[in-house]
Amino acid sequence: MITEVLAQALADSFRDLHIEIAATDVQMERPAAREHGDWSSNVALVMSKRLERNPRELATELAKIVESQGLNVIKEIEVAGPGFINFYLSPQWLHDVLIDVLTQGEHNYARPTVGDGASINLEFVSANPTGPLHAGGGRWGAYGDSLARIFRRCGYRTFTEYYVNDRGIQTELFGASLVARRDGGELPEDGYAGEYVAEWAREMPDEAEPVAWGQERALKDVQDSLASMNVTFDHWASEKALVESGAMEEVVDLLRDSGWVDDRDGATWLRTSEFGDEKDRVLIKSDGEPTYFVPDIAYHNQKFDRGELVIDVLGADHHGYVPRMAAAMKMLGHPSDRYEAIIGQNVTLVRNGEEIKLSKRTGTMVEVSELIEAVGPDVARFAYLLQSIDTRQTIDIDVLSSEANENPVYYVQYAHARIAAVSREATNRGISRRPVDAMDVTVLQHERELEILRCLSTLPEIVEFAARDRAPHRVATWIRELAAAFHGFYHDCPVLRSDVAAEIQQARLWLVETARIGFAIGLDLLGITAPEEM
RNA sequence: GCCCUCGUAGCUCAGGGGAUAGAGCAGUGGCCUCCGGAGCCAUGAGCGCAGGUUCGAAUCCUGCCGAGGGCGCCA
Repeated sequence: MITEVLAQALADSFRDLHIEIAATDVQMERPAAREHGDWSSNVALVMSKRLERNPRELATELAKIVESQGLNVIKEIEVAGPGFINFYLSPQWLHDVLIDVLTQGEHNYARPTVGDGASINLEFVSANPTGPLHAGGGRWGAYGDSLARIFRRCGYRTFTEYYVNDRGIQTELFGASLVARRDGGELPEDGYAGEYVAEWAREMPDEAEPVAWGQERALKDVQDSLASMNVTFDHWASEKALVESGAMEEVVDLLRDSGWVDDRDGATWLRTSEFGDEKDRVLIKSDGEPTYFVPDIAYHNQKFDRGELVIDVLGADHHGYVPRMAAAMKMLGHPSDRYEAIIGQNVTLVRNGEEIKLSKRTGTMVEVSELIEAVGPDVARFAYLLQSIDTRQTIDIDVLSSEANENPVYYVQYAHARIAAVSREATNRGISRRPVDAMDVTVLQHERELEILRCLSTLPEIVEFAARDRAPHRVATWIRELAAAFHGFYHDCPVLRSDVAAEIQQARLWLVETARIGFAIGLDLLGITAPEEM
């Protein structure tokens, strides 16, 4: 990596000043403005205080020494602003990027090793099987699935799960609601009122056991919806199976052994407040029934068998639940850095310019399946993934549908389709790529050509940061930049036109191939298709 | 009242303590003589407010204002 070369050069020049500094402590950054060079270091600013030196003077001295080292990638060094050292490089470093991308290929380029085989258990969506998945739930699906792809690319062994709450009060209420709709009876208090309940009730066979049938019907619906947006799971964990296995009793015993369980007021409590929770939580109610918290603890405890790091993706409406679960995990002996909850902000659904409040009473909702039907999985996923999980998202199904053609995902996919079109046209014209080592990369000097390589050079760190920050939207943002770079290139730099010199044509064909690799990697991480034509 | 997240261009959003804060959409004006115009180029406008830390703050800290969410022996 070029940054390592430059950082080392700076570290070496410190040595000339009899100051020891590790190359890894020298920060290299891309200047925001192109006029400030290809790479820049703030090391003089950072060190000036410790050395009690004027930062500009220090920078000037360092620059002079680096210059005398005579690295041939460096075209020019300048000291700018308060003491930045700016490097202007020959395009050679970008030519190296091209070779890197081609030799490593789609499979190996931008495959950071930070995961190093560590395992992650990632749970997301886990909506109750009491109805179709609403469009808000789609956000967790897109996010979790993409995050899993990013983790895997970074070398984490990743296991994804959906926790199915297929027992308990909610499923019973749902079953009762189905019966009420079928028989024309009154809906139970807090029952499910959505239109789908009546629809499904008509489907329900007379001999079916309503609770089990309803729960299966809903789960099937959720699974189909997620599959239609290309979201799959390694494991659908059944709460019912968990409870029937005796896991609740086991985990309560474990907690009792840990000494954090109290019996008071006729109930059984877990002293979670001693681990940062606001208050203690009831495990077993005074009527003898366990709260929902118990199977949840048992489930989370078991997930540690399927991953060293257990991550939950939760909606903001569940964030208050995190401290108690974190407390329980600590009590069960799982170190606090092994359990992580990612809190995503909720989705606001809008239709006809009006916010749709999810309501059990009125039963209004926008279903994921409806969204996918209207705009397709790629538009939906890109819309979900373009935005940071920390910000509230508004999904306006009308806007998404009507503006589908201007959707940013097409901008990206169109670039990929153009690449495929170049290949097809090359075949038509009888033009083929000669071996990489027969190519003269140095003919790539056009700013549009270099911009593609500059963009590709950032992909490895983009992937790594996306994993570290649990932020798939970084990949989405990046791939738009690559698309912009490619469209610009495509506009200004003909590849197959007859007036293009043979060696330039060869180099551009290979450049197009690197862009294809970039799109393939990025789109795969987002779980979006890479079309050959549109 | 306490806790969590967020407040950036007319709208939807990016922005790992760095220099002149960027995209898309919407607006305006340009660009099809051979690879796909779902494209390219140009153009206007912005960090909620007030302090603090720092050589340097949209970014970190505090307070205020605003938005959403959470504070059950519900799930």
